Amino acid sequence: MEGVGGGRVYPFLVGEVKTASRRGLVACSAMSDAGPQPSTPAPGGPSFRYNATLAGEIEARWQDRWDVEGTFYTPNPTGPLSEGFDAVAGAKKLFVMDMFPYPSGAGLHVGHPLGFIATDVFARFKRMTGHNVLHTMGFDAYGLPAEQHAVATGQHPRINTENNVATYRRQLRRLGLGHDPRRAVSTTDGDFLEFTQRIFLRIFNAWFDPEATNPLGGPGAARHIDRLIASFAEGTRPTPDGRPWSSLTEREQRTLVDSHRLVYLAEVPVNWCPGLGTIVANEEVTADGRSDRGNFPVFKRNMTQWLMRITAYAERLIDDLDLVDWPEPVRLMQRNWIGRSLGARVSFASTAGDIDVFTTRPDTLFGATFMVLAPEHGMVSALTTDSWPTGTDPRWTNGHDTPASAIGAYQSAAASKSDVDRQVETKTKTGVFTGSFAVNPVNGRDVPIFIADYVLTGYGTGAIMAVPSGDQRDFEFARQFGLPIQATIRPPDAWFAEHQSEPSLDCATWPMAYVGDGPAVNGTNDSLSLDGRGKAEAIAAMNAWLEANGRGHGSVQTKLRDWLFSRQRYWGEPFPIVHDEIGPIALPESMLPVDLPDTDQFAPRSFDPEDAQSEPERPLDRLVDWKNATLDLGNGKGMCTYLRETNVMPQWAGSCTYYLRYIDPTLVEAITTPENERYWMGERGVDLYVGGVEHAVLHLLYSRFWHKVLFDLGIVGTPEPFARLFNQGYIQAYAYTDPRGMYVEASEVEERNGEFFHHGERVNREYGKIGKSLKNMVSPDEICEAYGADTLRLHEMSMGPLEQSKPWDTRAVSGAHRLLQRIWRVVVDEDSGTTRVTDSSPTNEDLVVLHRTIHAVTAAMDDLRVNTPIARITELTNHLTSTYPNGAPRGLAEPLVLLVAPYAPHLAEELWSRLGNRQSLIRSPFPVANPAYLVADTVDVPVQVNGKVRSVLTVATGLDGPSLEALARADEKVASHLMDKTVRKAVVIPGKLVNFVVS
RNA sequence: GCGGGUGUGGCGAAAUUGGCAGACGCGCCAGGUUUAGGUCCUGGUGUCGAAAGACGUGCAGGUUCGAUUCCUGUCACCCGCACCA
Repeated sequence: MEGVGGGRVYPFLVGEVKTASRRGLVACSAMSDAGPQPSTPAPGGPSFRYNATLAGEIEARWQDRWDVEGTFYTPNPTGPLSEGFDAVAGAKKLFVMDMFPYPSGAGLHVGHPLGFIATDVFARFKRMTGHNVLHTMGFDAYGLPAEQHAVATGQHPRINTENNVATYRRQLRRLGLGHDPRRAVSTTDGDFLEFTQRIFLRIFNAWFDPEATNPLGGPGAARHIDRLIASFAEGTRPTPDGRPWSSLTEREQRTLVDSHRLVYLAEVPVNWCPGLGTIVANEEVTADGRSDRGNFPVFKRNMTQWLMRITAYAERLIDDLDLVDWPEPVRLMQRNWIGRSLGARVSFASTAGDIDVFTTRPDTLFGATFMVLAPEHGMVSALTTDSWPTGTDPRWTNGHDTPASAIGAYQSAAASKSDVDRQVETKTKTGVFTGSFAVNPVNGRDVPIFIADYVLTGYGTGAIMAVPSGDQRDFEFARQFGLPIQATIRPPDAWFAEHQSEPSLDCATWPMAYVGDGPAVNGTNDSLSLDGRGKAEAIAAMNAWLEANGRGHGSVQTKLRDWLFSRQRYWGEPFPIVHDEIGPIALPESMLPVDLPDTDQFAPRSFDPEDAQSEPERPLDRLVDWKNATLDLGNGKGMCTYLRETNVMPQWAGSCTYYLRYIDPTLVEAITTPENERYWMGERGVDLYVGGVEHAVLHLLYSRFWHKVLFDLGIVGTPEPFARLFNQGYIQAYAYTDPRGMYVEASEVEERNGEFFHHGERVNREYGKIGKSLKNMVSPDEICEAYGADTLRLHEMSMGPLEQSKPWDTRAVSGAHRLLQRIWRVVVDEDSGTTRVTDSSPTNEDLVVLHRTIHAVTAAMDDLRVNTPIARITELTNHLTSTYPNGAPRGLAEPLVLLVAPYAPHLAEELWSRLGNRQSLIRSPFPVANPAYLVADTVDVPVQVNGKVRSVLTVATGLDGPSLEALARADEKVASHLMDKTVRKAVVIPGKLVNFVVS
């Protein structure tokens, strides 16, 4: 596709470059500097034409009025925001949300508001159809860019953030979005911080009890940690070593309890970058294992981090996807991310103890001829022998004299490799022998134990049983290292034929591993025989055997890992946690919020870039007075000295439950007011959540997880936070690179004969996201300046289906502007400025057009098909302006104004007021289509001969088939095509079509 | 490699879901208004063809009276994940 070639391109126009001295040149490079030209009329033009100046004046006036009158204040059932609720108590509630933005320093570009405008159009339509609509906008204002800006400039991130938020608020207000400003929260607000920390504490003070029944009736639920402690104290739950709870030391008790919490400390593999002093994400690590920023080495190593036990909810996070109305691709992505697979755990005995593996194919255990551990696996050092066993294959040693040296070298090589590098698919597998063997439990054979980086520490147990005949990676590894390959399944002859080889059970002749189904072979020991059985049956039999012999059991494995929740940064929510000499202690909620302490040193401490063993020092570590806190935690110990937790929360924390904050933005000392929460969340949660698909997994999974914990704890009443999700597409734009590959300012590029030039230099055109980095930024401000916010809104909605990505083209905006000009002229005489609607009655034809438009607009709204209604409104407008060039009947003008109101609210308010209405039209009833006008008297029926349209008949609606066929045969054009031919079949669908099949 | 998505005029797109392909808009062309350019208004505009007509929804097949729509294969592009056992 991408057939945008050869054409004209935003933001330049094709054609010769005219002199810049003339005014209003659009087709010239002058617009590059000035942006789109305002549609200001030349002196002498109509004084009351709808143009940028008039639109700007109207928009500012109505925005002020909406603010003053609190037009978009949405009442709660109870509490401080409940004024006016009685008036809407009978209405249906509707909670419409956008994914709130991170306020970046660059401000909004025209792509950002696409979803915001769509939800606003939807919300306004719903208000006009009698709903009590909650719609507002918040800011996800903690985050790395603000911190990096602070590091670079020395300016506190709060200042930078507040400036950015102010810019966003101004830009969003200019768009006329109908948000309740009282609810427009920022995650960095003191109250919001307290809210986030309070939820954290509830999660911290909870554990997942697999025995409990959750509110949906299923197994497993979060419970307050006190109930765990009580069950230990009562003896209903045994301690790990069986001693009574009361005889455990405080340290033992706390360690035991902490190990059950939903938030816990653990050693996890991370990308440690000493040069930056922080842990970096995979995507921040370059292919050669260095940091994106600064180009420092990055080391993979284990480090103690805070984790959230999201894996406890894996089953429910998959199952409850059935409860939500979400795009299927997103649900699929979540299922794949969680990655539930059925299989078995199997224990292999070794000199260092049992090695547990997870396998999805326990039926192939007889073919497990070696084992592979991830290089980081905890048992590697215990398995590494002092010397190579006699007769060790030289390929297994990597040329080292001792296993220790070979293993050490391999481990450090793997650690210095980035994940990206490690995951590059290569033909040659690498690995090294540990010197140890394990026992295959099912046949008693000794199998050598290797380490190799194709086994990942993060999935399963970090160790695998290798079945080279049934797994391609194991197969390649076995070939590489000369390991035995034994068939466990007889592949069908067709498989051999497909790979040009002879059927055989001797795997030496196999071209590759066989991963399909088939009868088991070589699968017999003293107490088990799988031979001849199919996959499912063999798995069941093997799982039963493992269980009976204490060597394993059937098991479910997920790819999902627990959520790494700590960041070694400054600009984030501090943990409401302190530490004593034993471990972490939660602060009581009465001590919230724990404010972020002030400092002017925002960067974490950096280290010698090569010092892999250095430990991170966080910005908050430096604030010694803050870190050392003497507090009375109310636990009976009185004033004690503690160390505050100095990690901060990840940016996701603030976005997990912000919808609850929208509901009760002023609430303190509680998470929700139950009556408000039940009202707005209803049975199924937020009614509509609109945002980009880039959040399909992480944000939406974390948010669902927190919500489910709160659900189990009785704080919220719905199992899922978001009933309906809609992914809007991206608006993209062209970008240009010079011969060195550097981006050049897109607004300075000219097109000549299909080629592109920047200051005379030939440049290359690319297509991508709008933004500073591609130097193709277009801000909504400049479009508002040139045309007005209503035009921008209308244009963005008309660009195409909301869910589709599409390119920005500033020139195309004028179409929306012209439509608004025509709508304006329907009501207002642009010379005199007077209202010019008439009291004459609309004709029947007028009403047919009107009511079809109403029907089309109404029918499209619920599905957020926001683009096609504009085409129908355009048709109605064009009908009115051509039929009534001097003013349309009021009975047509008024509904037209109401129809366009969700899209162009300022213009609609202005016209509505000029039509004599005192009240804002925000809650005026949306026009309702009269079915009588939707059915026409006559209908056009195409007549085909052999599937080709030869004529179109206009016939009475409801004309029966035989009459229709007779009319069609009688039609001159049709008859000429039927001449000399035999009609073999006539397909007649009354009201639709006639098709004659002839030969 | 796996998973998901998208391919329709010069461009953004529409097609009531199997029934007139290209609504509506941008751009372009012509005309009008205007001192002039722009704005604004009117008309035209899928391709080939003088016309009749033929062709046309990435490509190749199939099902059907009839396919942008359903099926099979294939190509291109985009997004996500990736040695996941």
